[in-house]
Amino acid sequence: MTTTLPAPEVQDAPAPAPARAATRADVARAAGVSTAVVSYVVNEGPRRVAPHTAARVRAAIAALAYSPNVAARSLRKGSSEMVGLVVPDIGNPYFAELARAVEVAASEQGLLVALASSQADGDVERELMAELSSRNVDGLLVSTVRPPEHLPPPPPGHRPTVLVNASRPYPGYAAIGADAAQGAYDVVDHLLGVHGHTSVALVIGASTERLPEPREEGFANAFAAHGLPPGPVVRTVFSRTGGYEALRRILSWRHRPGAVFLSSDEQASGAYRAVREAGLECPEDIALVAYDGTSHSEFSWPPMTVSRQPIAAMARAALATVLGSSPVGNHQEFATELVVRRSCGCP
Amino acid sequence: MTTTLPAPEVQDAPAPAPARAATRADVARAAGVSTAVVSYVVNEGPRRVAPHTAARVRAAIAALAYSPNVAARSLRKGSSEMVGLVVPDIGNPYFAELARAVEVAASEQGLLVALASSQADGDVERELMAELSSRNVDGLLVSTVRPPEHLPPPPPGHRPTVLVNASRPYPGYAAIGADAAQGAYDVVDHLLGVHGHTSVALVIGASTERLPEPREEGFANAFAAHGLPPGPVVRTVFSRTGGYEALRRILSWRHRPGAVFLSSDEQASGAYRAVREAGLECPEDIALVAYDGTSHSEFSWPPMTVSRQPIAAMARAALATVLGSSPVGNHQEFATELVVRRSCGCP
DNA sequence: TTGAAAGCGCTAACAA
DNA sequence: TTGTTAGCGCTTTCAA
Repeated sequence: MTTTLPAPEVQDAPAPAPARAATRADVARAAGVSTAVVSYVVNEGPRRVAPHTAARVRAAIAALAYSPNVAARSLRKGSSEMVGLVVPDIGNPYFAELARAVEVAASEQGLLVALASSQADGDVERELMAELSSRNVDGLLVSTVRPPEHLPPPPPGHRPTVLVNASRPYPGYAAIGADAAQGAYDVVDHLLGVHGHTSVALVIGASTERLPEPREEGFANAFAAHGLPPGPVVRTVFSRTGGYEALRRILSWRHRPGAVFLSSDEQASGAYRAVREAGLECPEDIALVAYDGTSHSEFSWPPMTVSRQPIAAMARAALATVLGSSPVGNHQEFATELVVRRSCGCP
Repeated sequence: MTTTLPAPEVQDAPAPAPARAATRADVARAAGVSTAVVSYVVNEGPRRVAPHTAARVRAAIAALAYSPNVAARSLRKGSSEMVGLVVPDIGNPYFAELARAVEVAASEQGLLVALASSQADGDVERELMAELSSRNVDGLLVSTVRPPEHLPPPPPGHRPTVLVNASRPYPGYAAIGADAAQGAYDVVDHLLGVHGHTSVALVIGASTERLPEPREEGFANAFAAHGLPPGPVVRTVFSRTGGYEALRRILSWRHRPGAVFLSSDEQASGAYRAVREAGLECPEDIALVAYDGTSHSEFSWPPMTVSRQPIAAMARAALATVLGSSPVGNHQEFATELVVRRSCGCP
């Protein structure tokens, strides 16, 4: 301990810092006004305050370093001024970028973001949603790991919820996502059409669902459009390691595909490493393209050709949707953008 | 308004769904007890309740789907069961990993994490700290962008705060960080001692401080230990682009250094790209090493030699410190680990 | 233009 | 073991 405690009973000593924060009553007293006036000044309404009075109040606020107690305001107004965000893993660059976008959009509205990771576990996700809801978040954004058939409709009393990163509709929920089928189609079509590949593998997560994943669908559609049989599909986890293992597998095949479509930036990161480790060059020996297109993909070598999700726009829309309590059961789909860089073979 | 108000005086009509959430008073009425008893049951204390009474209360809670109002509890108790985390940018892989570690540690204690990004702006950071504090977070973890001389002591009433990612003491604050000077020393010493480099450049952020940055200090010390004059220092922003620009600059020098020490993984990511783009190979043409060592560094090619921060351990310690209201003004320093991979020239 | 005061829902000290 | 009640700090209606 290098600091010394102030002597407790000495009244005339320079005032020791008060143990508690200044309240609106302290400010009112210091400014010689009522607490209502302080409120009017702080909130710039709902009543007008004479400029001179307002100045006095502001001076008192500054002098006391007063800052309103959000918990009290939240109780009084019945809103927590907070949105909840549930993602599978904040360490994944896609979700990190999503979190940043949500945070930026939220802070523009004076809202805080409560962040929770489901660890890609549906049960954890459910608990987290209930927990956040009971905290009266003004809105709940969830990137669910559960397929529609495993996501029960929101229980009564749940806060307004919107599913983000949802590439298809979820009955009973508002959902927002990129058009992943089209995104997958675009980037695979580029490989097939522009570069003349005939064999492209897909690396994607394990299928836990009845319906085909949209990226898988777009992948297959691109082949169909070119009159080709669909390429092989490798299922693995959505992680760097997953992408790494998948490529190791693919590179060991007798007939190695000319290109691979990675269904996420994170998998692509692992894939690059496996290719390099095998002493191969991208795109000369094998072309790599991906879905997501976070800033990560721009800094791999060679820079990665991707279908990019409009993360910022989707985050903004998600927030607007959940705060405006839009009709449930609809699905807002955002177009992806084909970003051609070098990993596909383009110069 | 689609709901109809209950007819006020009709006692026997089937109760229409209440327009508002049930409160503790509703539960008390339904169970025929006082609100205090409901509190005791909900919180399992601080007074004992007769089993039979408790059962009645629990039945009423279930029947009314009552869930406590967190804002009210938070106001009353001065605690929100939430910790605040302020980082410069959640999109940076280091902070994403830190956020994940904090979130994991917090959820083990039943705490939620409120996340806020300062955008590397000291004023925003200050506001965010005040905002989070006024929400009665139980603890505040801040990765400050301000040097000690620009970080005023916590104002009265501020919640317990600990600075994370702090590589030196901050007067008036508890601070936790890795021993960056030693980490920098280790990795530069490896370059100098094992690989026989004589010229190593440092890429680091702009210096806004009086004291030398610890990484810069460690960098210089390593040269001194080898009887060498310190290498050149390039100051840029802490971002991928910063690292990219810095390497472009370095590669244009007449006497190109044999190796570069990047002071963060993020800068290293940009650096790799600049090296590749120049048609150079790492480590043959120029060796690259970095500080931070997030999982990112493992998946670059070649895999990056780094001094790795023990992020999970530091996050856990930060939470323990802030919740235990440890003495201020101390500095917990964690050792980094030299992780030798390939970018330094090791096989 | 300003002030007084009634709660928002909850906890816990105090009383019974 | 249970009930009564005084606030926590704030917003806002109502009165002056």
